[in-house]
Amino acid sequence: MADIAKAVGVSPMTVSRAFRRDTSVGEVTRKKILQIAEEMGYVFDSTASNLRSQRTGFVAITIPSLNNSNFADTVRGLNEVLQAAGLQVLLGYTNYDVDEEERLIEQLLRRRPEAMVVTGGRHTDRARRLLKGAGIPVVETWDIPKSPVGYTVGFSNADAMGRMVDHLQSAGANRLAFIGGDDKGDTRGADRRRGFVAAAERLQLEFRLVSLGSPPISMREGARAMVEVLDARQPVDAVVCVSDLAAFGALTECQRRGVSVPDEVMIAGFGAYDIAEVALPGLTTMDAHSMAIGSRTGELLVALLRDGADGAAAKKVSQIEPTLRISGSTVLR
Amino acid sequence: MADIAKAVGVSPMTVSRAFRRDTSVGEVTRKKILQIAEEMGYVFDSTASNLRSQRTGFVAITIPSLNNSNFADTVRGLNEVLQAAGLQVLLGYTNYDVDEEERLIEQLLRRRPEAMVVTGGRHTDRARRLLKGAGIPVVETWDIPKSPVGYTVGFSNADAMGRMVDHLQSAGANRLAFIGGDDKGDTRGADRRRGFVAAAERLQLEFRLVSLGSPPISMREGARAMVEVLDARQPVDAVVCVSDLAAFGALTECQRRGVSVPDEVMIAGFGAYDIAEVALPGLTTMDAHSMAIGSRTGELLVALLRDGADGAAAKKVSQIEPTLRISGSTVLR
DNA sequence: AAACGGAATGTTAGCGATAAAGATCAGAGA
DNA sequence: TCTCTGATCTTTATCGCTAACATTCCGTTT
Repeated sequence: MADIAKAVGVSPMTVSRAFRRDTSVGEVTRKKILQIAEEMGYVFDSTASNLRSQRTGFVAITIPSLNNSNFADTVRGLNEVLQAAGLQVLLGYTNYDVDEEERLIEQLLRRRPEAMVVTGGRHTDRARRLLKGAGIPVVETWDIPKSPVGYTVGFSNADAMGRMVDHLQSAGANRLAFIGGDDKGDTRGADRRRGFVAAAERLQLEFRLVSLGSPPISMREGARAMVEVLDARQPVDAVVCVSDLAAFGALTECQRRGVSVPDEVMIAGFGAYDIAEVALPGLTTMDAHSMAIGSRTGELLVALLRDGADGAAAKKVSQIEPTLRISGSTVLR
Repeated sequence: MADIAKAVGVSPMTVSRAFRRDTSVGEVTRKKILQIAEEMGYVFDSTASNLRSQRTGFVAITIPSLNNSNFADTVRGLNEVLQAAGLQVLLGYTNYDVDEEERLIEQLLRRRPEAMVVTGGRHTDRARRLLKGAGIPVVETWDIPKSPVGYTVGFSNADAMGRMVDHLQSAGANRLAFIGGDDKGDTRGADRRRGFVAAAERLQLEFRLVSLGSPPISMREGARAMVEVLDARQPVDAVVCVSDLAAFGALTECQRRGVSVPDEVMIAGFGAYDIAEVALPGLTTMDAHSMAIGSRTGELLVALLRDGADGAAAKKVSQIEPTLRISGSTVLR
């Protein structure tokens, strides 16, 4: 900047101002500065700016997996809003592990993000302490935690799954199976299972649970779990899967065996992945509005960072109700 | 740090050293410093460290879309390697647009990343200039550009598609169709189409091209394009799609109409998405080893950043040959 | 006992930007 | 003519850490 200042004949401060939007620099001066800077091949150095201004323009987010298109959609929604507001997303990837999440949160906070987004409402004690002590807005997504750290953008996985069970019962299913991963790290999967069990007991339905290993669960594992369900002595009317990927795997296994869906067994998924719509029959699923979770979070953060915590946007809990998408896989012809 | 130094009774420099691996601090002193720091709720400030040490630990990457699981896999592979080496990925999302890429590259370079990864080999002139002038390792992925900016980790999309056409011919297909997006921003898609045309002409096969709008192309668009193919007067023996998503959409359309795959028409995709394996029949596809592209890039960068450009790892072009995965959709029973 | 060497710690001076406050100046109004 | 005002630009002093060099300390060697 000093070199440019010398070349243009102004002070470094003016050059600094020319590179920002909000500050007062004469139009002519600004143009000249930017032009000479470009000629000199100068690239603005954010690291220094970050330090002095105590603003980084970072928003950190931890998600369980990039592999899962639901979370990828959330990141996409978030990124779109934040990128437009000039903020840069810092992505961390916990692999469905709260200890890894803690490590990641610490690493990310060192970068001095202006806000922090985490997936889910379960964290280690130290992670909670770090988040609370950071003095920045914290948003928990994909969940409605009982004692939130800061803001919340999400929905109750248990309730959503309960609504799915209601639907299946009214569609005529009385004997159910739930296919899900083990719930070591995946709180959302565990919550869905919990919601399933609660609803099945409430409606006095027969049910069983099948576990298919640690998340992220794939189509292949869904197919494998379906083998177990179909081979079991007691038949089931409907299978509820923790995600559409598993559900599609289960559907494939039925087709392979000539088991008709939905006539012999209904299948429901979760997450409204593309595949739910395109499968034959279409998969009944719960659309969690993954991308909306991201963009809503982004909008909340942009408002918070602009107006501070007392702005109109400072609603602590923002619920995004999932939409039940009924399709061929649970509707008798 | 000054506060901690005072509390422990050492100089700030010693505290600084205690927070880094490679430096010499007495074991006892280090433990005490870290413990007191934790008690005081201190979180290391990378922004200052970055400025002074001129090292950020950032590696920036631009990808067309997070929506596409192939690129998401590349990011995942890259992130896994880099995260283990203590580096943080900065993700930017170009939306298949080279102008947006240029803007993004400039923004990202301001953060002073230690290396830059871009997708594809086509960039605006200014983007090339920025990349070359940054003085950091640059890796172009998912392509083998004719005049690379720096390092390359990828494959020839045209050649890979050529091999697919070879396979289809030997499987008995003589009249082909190619389903792809328009090639405004998606160079990879355009290269695949080019490879398709070249191979079809080389083998003297009849062929036609169907375009289904701007990328990213989805299952739905693949289905729509298949309508066009099936409704056309001239029948085709095989349809090659620019990606498995489009291919699966095409397959679904066939099933909807009762057109048998592969007996009446063969379908091939690209990218080895999960769905290719799980579809019925399985989709023949080209596995580009998306994740390996990411992890190979990561390993290259870790080696470069550790040993400098003259290390053994400094191979300029790293080719990752795609694997043809033949499945039921192109094999007559 | 003096000289030496290596590990542990301390001192000084920035990294490259910007917040905050002050200076300059042209044009408006008295 | 003189004061005043707002836009434009300058000066000064950091932001929080660490490179580079200096120093201390203690066990070894001669």
